[in-house]
Amino acid sequence: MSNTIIKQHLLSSFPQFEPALIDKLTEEATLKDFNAGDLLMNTGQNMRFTMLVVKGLVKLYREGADGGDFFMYYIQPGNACALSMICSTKQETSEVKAMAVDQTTVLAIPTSMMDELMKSYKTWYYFVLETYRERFEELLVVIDHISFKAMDERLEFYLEKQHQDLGTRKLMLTHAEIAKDLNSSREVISRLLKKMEQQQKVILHRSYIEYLK
Amino acid sequence: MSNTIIKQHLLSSFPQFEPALIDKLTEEATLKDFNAGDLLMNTGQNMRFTMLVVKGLVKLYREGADGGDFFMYYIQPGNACALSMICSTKQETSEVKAMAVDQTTVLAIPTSMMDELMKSYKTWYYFVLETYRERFEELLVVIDHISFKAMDERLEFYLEKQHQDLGTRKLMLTHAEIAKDLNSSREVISRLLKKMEQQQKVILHRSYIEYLK
DNA sequence: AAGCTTATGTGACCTTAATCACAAAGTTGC
DNA sequence: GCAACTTTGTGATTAAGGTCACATAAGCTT
Repeated sequence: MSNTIIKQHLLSSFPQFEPALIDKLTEEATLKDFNAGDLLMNTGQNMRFTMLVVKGLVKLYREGADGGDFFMYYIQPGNACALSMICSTKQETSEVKAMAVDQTTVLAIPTSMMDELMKSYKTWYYFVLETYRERFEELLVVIDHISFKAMDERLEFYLEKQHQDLGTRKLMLTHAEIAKDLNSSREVISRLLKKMEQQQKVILHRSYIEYLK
Repeated sequence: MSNTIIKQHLLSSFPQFEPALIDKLTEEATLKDFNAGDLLMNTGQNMRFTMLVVKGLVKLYREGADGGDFFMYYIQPGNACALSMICSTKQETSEVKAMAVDQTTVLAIPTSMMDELMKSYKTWYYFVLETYRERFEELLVVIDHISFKAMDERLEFYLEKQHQDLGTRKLMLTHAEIAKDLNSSREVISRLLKKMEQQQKVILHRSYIEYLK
């Protein structure tokens, strides 16, 4: 039955959770599946669940008022969307977009449980604080890059991060996609990639990039 | 004696705190005073205290690796530095700079108390979460601006924010200071301000700007 | 293989903003 | 009032990156 599966997910993705918390969450969480490209969360949407990612990969974007959107970070299995916890506590809406990259499974925990979980389970409390801290730091790094770095450096950092987060040197990205993530334009990215290829940092193929470091 | 003063500060700046929490903090907190220009926190520094601002104004900067620094937001009385809470829980160092704008008074609460406060005092718990949430949102807005807006719009937003946060239309800022905060250059800011003056949005004086909206 | 679609390469041009080089005011100290 | 300093104004130049207009090229489809 479904509970066994949930418990299994919790044990493997969140091994730091105390047994009582695992049991509690097993009871309260519901499984949700998303296909690649599905939105877990969208601009202006009210959060009623805190999402724990147990399988797949989620990409987080900041929505620009003018339509463009800006890639911030990935959420891996074993992590939660900080925003789904932050916003939920105040029933506020967020201005971010969370999109599944691969087929993704999350555990949805009703917002209404947050207080009780925080109070009763030390490992949950640490998890929430740590999630905030990490995401906060991540945003600070994003700010660094946009305000202090030129596009060539940002592109290199972006590819390095893709490599780290996806665990492969074969990055399945088109130039247009990268441009979108970095809020730049396709031509600029193409030219910079060519330069990187000349410096033997990448090998360019159609629809993917071999990242050499 | 000092405790009476601390309690007074807590009551007036943090009226939402429950009485037991006020008493607890009155015992544990120590007063610290800073003069305009003093650093409350600096890059790479280990946080041993959570700082609650009770008087004055604190300016938070992100430090660029290359030396420049970038204004993020103000911390008003009644608020805490989210980073001093986040970093402290993990004993990590931060890469931000907090500078007193005016003469500023803060209550310093030892990091070691955080867990107990979170567990025992509901109003503290809400305060911490709300602080995180607000700062997170603030960073998202910062990201928006740097990545989606041109300098003229960012300047207008900056002046509006100064007006809001400082509660006056007479903004005591030189063009060079503004340029530094926005990570731009003095000449660019001067030219943009001139344009704004022509549009009757500001009146320029020496060493200050009259903000007309 | 012909034709379509998607991805990439590239030159020309334009805009924004950074930088340099001064000039001109306004302020302060003496 | 006269230096010395701070702040602001302004033109000229440059560089980064965005935009436009195509040309190729690589995969699919049939």
